[in-house]
Amino acid sequence: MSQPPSSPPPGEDPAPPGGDRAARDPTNAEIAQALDELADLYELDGAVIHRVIAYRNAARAIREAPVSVAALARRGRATELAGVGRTIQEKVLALADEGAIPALVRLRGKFPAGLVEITRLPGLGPRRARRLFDELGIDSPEKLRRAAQEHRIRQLRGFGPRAEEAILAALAGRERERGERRVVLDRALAIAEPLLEALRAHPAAERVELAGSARRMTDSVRDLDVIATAAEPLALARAAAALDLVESASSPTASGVRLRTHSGMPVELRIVDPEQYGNLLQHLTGAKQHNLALRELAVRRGLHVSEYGVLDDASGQMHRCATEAELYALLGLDYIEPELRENRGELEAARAGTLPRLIELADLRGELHCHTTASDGTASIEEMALAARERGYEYLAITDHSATMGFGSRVSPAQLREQIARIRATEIEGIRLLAGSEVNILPDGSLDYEDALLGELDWVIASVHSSFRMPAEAMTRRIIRAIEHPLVDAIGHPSGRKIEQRPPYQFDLQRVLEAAAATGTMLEINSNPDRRDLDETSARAAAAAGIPLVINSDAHRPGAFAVARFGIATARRAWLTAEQVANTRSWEQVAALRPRNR
DNA sequence: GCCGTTTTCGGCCCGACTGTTTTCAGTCG
Repeated sequence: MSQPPSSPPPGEDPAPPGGDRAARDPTNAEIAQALDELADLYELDGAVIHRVIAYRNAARAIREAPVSVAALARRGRATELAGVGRTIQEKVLALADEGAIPALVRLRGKFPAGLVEITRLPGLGPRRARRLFDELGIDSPEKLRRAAQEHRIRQLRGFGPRAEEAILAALAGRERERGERRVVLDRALAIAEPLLEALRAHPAAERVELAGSARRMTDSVRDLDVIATAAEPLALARAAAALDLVESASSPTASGVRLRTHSGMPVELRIVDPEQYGNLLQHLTGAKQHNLALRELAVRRGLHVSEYGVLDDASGQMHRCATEAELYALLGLDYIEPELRENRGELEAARAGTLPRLIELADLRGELHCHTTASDGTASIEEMALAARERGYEYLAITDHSATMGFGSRVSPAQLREQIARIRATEIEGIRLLAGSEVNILPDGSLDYEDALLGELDWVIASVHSSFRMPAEAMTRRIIRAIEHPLVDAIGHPSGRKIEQRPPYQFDLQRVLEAAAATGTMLEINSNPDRRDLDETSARAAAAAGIPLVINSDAHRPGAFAVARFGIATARRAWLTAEQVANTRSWEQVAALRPRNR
């Protein structure tokens, strides 16, 4: 998961120039990084594993928190985060006030940095790394390589020739993997969906479904999990291995096969008895943290959950579940949608019966962000309107770029007046066209058109398209100034992130949310699969602050309205209901929500 | 170190695999 927008990546200058905050608090990302490092070092130090896990859980909770955890800790309220207790709150305060956590300083002195790197190698964990350090003085990958080549490792009890081979292979693999990236979800689904279709078409196949992180609709994925039931399992596994899009495969068995597609995507196909389908589907859908918490919850009820079933201590009976709903019900939980399975409170809500009714694609009634040939789109107003109507939308805002956009994309004030006239003159039955603009937010926070011209538009979305690398304080003020402009209806792709490409701009999300909540300015969830911006944690915080969200495609061609599924996925991962998203309403209702009408 | 539908103390997921071992610890997903 990417860093929250309020947390600049380490290594970049985070100090606000002339900042009005005397001492800069550590960002959530910095705190989380320190706690993760502490967990690694405690693990090497031989601490009880549950203590290590506690630090990692706290690091995750802090990384995902929508507000400044340092500020929270100063008020003694960081312990309200699940997984943060008094001890870790004190460590957060030490980091904020003294600039360092004493235990971290001490452990850094005890274990060289290269040792942690060694624990990350596949096949080597903290216990084995520690023995290599204690008994052979190995504290870097380079020393490890030499020791393996000189056959010194096999002298250690518990290590043998195979261990040396594995270490050398792991060191080589580590260099290869540096270029290996996660695949953005739309590309992953473009591989998965034809694969699922091909498997479903096979005569031996009964049910075939996507599991794993792709089913949860995460921003990006590393691999694909597919689960199936089949009349003839071995036949289906063999057929899978023989598909055109498969480059290589393990030897197929009745329980499945591991594949690699020509695009390099690893795919695991698992074939299971129909009676256990729910168990395996749940198990493979994850996330890991969700499954872990689910099993802990089950143990408190005397139940043990595995991919094979639910074992009841009292009766000794193994319950098999054909569906996930049965499995959750057995544990006293409402069914949990895959997008929510991240251990972000969904288990507690499922137990209390308070899970939200998540927004669906069909709830969207209009689209409020698209481009035409007037700026950098590829289609006319009419072509975009027809495509939007085809999707069942009742209204469409045409929002081309503004005057300072790059060559070929800019729309001068005069051109915008012409464009408004064209939009007003275009009548297409069944869909209402709105004259809009995606106006640049200039570095000082002012907008790209005069207010008089903006006032002629039905819908104004303001976005940052330049000077991404401003210091956080300046960027925060820039965005807030745009939010406070009475003619700005929404902020487009508010964090500026590109998934697997670039981090968000540095800005203070909390202050931006406060400003939007105060003015009624809406925030966009941009559905472009490379953006999905706001991200799920920020969008959840925005909705909690009472800010209306808009889910937009930012389509530059008619076919691109289909990316709405990714914006919906992010909204669902943000726990959003249809009510919290403005464009699930009629245009009249959206118009009434605009800041200018408040 | 955290936490509470048996608990403020005593727990804290589950199973498969691997290499090295004659019964299992460590790692992984």
